[in-house]
Amino acid sequence: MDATAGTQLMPVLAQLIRVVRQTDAPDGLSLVALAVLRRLEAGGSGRISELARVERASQPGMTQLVGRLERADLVRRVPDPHDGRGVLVELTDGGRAQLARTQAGYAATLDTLLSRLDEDDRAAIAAALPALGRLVRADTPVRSA
Amino acid sequence: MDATAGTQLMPVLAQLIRVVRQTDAPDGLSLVALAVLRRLEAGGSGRISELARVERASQPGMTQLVGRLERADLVRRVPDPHDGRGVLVELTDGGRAQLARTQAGYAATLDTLLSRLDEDDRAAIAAALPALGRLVRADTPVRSA
DNA sequence: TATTGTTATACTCTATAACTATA
DNA sequence: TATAGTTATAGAGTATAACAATA
Repeated sequence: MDATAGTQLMPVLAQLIRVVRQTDAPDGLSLVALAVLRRLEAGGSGRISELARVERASQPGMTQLVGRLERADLVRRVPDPHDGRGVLVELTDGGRAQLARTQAGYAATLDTLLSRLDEDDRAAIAAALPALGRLVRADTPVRSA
Repeated sequence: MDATAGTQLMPVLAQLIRVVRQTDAPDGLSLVALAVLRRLEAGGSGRISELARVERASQPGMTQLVGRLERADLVRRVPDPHDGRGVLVELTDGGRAQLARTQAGYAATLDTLLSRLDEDDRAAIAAALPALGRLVRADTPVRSA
């Protein structure tokens, strides 16, 4: 029955993501960009290589993403005091504000969708949220199949 | 408390999508491509303009996507017998097979993640699946905020 | 004249390969 | 020699604008 759960879950996830992203603010933040900003907000700062690894992006890809975010004044680069090769990426105030706006927009869309469900459905989803959070965090490298 | 639900849900969705997509088969199907194939499997065939509307893509974008899928022998174009301007897009056998493979891969990844949760969490997610399905289908144009 | 679809073009995002600088 | 990051380059994906064909 677990196979059924995974099979059912994927299309729902994909559809929800597309609905939310295309419905709401065209603020130009990709999912990865959003994740990086969220991680910087939670963790204070991060190395390029660490961000690349955690977000499953290539190192050049992360360099480029950080470059775009920096050009938009959402993050800044500071030299790593402990390693002359390294760079620490920090959230700017503008980045923090943008992150809040974007998350609020997405949340509003989801809440609109949720408001169209009946009380039982909303309760079921609310009850599953902690488990879904843990599902995401159960994210050590998956090599299925 | 609904605001909290939406706020909690979005990061989970984004992270899950990225984990699943980057963990598994690099088969080159975008989320939209996957959704189109799934829709064609369910619905038999579809017009370009209809697919574009339903998947919230531009019409040229859908033309291009169908072009890529056609080049990969996953779909074929046939003239609409009732409208000389129209094109019907149909799934090929190869497309059906590819869709099955891709969905199985995603499902396997999700099932691997699910298997790491305890029984209560799995039950909570399973219980929320029907509601999540309806959440997606509650997808008439959302203009939140 | 409106609708369906395509072509032309441009931009974002991300990857691999090659390179520089520091450890 | 290995690691951190960047630059160069290429390809996928998608958008808007302009166009062709049919209704």
